[in-house]
Amino acid sequence: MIMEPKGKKVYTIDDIARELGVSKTTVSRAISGKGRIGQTTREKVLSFIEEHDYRPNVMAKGLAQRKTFNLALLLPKDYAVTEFPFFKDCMQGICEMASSHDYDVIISMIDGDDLSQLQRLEANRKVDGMILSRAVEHSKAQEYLKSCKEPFVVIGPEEDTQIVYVDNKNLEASEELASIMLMKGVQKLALLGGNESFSVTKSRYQGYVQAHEKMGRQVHTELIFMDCENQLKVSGAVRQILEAGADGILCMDDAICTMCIESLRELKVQISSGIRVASLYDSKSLEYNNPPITSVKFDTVRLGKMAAGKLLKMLGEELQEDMQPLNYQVVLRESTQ
Amino acid sequence: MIMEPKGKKVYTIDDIARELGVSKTTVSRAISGKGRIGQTTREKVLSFIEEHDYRPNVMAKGLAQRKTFNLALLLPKDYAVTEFPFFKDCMQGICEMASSHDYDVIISMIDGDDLSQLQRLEANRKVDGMILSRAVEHSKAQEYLKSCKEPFVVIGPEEDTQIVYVDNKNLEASEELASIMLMKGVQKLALLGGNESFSVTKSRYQGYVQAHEKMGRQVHTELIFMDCENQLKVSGAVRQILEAGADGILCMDDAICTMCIESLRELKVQISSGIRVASLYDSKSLEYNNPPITSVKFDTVRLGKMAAGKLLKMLGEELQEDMQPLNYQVVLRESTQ
DNA sequence: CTGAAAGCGCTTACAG
DNA sequence: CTGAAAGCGCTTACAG
Repeated sequence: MIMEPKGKKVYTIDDIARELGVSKTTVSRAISGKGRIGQTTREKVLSFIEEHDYRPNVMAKGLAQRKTFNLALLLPKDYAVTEFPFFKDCMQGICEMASSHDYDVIISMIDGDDLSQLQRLEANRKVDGMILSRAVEHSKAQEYLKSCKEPFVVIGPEEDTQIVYVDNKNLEASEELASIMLMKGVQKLALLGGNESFSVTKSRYQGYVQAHEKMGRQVHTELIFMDCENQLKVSGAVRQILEAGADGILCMDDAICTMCIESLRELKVQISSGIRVASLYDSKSLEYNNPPITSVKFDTVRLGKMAAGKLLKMLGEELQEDMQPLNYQVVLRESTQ
Repeated sequence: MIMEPKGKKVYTIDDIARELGVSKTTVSRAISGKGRIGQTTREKVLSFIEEHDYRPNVMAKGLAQRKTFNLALLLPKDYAVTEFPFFKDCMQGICEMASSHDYDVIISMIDGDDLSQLQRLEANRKVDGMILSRAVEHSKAQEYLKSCKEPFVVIGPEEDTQIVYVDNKNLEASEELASIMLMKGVQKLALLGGNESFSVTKSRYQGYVQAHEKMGRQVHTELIFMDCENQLKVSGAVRQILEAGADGILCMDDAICTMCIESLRELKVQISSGIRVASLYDSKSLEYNNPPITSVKFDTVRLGKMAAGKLLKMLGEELQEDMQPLNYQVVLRESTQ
């Protein structure tokens, strides 16, 4: 436990220069490592700093360099409970990457297409770049950031080639999982989809379709239900799915899947023996469900890290770790046997 | 949609002074409202600013005033899925209050008793104060902040009178809900509790006990189960509760309650007719459950606002809205009839 | 290799 | 009521 003695002096670069009998230019150089400086001088400065626990004032440094060493994370104000795990993991990854480069993360909760918070953030110039955490089609926020020439990266798929983005391999994962189900003998595979305005929904939908196409199978459009936002909708969909004689259900995320399981339970349909079920996003509840549900695992913490990493790179930072492409993992469990 | 013309000049206070033929002192005064200044001069400056959309550089202002206009929100890195709604709402309240005073919120995810992130934040001096979002007994983080003389407020109950905190009325709410159940005729009221190291758990536990004491009823210690962190534990507890002949269950939060409902369903025990159930934290799933579950509603967004408000006050800001005490609301639903 | 000086964009005693 | 000047704590050409 580190205790700061009560009246401890907060050193400035001036103090150090004075005490060491050098100029503050020299001190600055010793710290930043930029510019030529003698070995001995550098060590003298560095050891003084170490000993007196000097930490440069980041705000002052920022003013001089016209930087803030802050990133903004833009969170949708209205995100649903079911999206928490995703945002939380993203946030963690972003924070880790940022702080390993001595950046901090400012959060801003933005409300749909209301740009006021964004404008405030932009006007205050307290961040060097921003991360938009939910890709939405035709997003006003994105337009705005572009028009401000603010460096930013989007989390989610992005068609605009001028925009930097990171994304889980949603399409591929969806296609793979759907293919597996079809190969395992599912004849009529239903789809329970999420909010249609989210880009991720589109990707997963496409994966489902492509799996059918590549295997020369017909897509049963009457088995596709989008915007499954509550139990009522899901129950209705499940009922129709069963009536239509489907023998498999692909759920776009764990929340939808949880509701789907609940419906099946009410209707007394056994998972696996009665109908096969899989989810495109893994969570504890699916793993521990009885029977355990087949699903796709994404590494969202790493997704967040990559987002922050790309942004830092745009800001001219050197990344220590070079970034491997993102991947996913299909976890086969009892529900699709 | 506000478009910034591409090569738009970013004005500084110097530019304005020059263009208007006044000193920058005057411009500064017109903006801040501090110091004497002529009506006409002020208006001239203000309208120029308005017209050219000048926004002062917050970093520079901060350096001069030795402030940062940032608050830190300390989030536990390991928080559980079940705590999301709470943290999310807190965060929203904090962000709203902060931004209405032109402060920003920096997040830092801290890992149990590991102080490294906290030390970094402290050393970088990029925040004026901090909000600790989960009260834990004997928290190292709290000790550390105290020793640094960093202004901070804790969300959760706090016995140390030197520490500023905000808290939902957990004890009172718990007592009231337990009392209601007892008054409605519950003879043996079981308790499913959360993580014992969290302060909130302690408060709710006390409420349960006090309800019994004030009504001259005996506390059945064999009906109390703490640390109900997963379905397995809850199912075990519920079985014992039923065997012991309890006719009511008070769940400390909505996640525990959800697991409790699941157990009861498995055991084919009807809620309300078979056993009464209530929860100390409301969420959509409880409201829409069949039967709907009696629970306590807290206004967590406002809790967050109050936390930020108290901190801002400590930092010398004038709060626009004066803060009403927090309250809660018992929502009686079918599960306790 | 090292330093004096100007500058980042503000605020704030102090003087008038 | 207004302004010149110093200062916040750094960085960075420029000169030596």
